[in-house]
Amino acid sequence: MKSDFFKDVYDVVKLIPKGRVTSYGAIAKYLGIARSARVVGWAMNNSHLDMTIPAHRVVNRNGLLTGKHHFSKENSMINLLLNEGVTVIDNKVVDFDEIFWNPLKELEL
DNA sequence: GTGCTGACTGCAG
DNA sequence: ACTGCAGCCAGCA
Repeated sequence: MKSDFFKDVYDVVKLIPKGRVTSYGAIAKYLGIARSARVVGWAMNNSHLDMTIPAHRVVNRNGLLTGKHHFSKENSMINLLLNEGVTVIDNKVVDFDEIFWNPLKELEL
């Protein structure tokens, strides 16, 4: 039995529009655990239980694909992002600020 | 039950 | 500007 908080993370991540990316901190803050962004990443680690979760759209606040290493292939995360129109160079999201999807702003608005 | 680690972030030096 | 430390929550040894 997973914590409800995990489900919330999955739900928010699933709501991330195609071609957009968000950060762990943004999700954490949206859930009310801004200081616990690591837990969000932990939830993503368990996201493999739910293939519907686009974890590749979740990056750190620098736009760096820190979690790419946890994917089957390190190129998978990048490939998925590139497939969605997200330019990724050197494991980093280009124009991260422009394609950044803020749940606090999008969902709360 | 206690302790460490982890896909992070923010503040301090 | 870059590096280092502390904090938060959950899972595993």
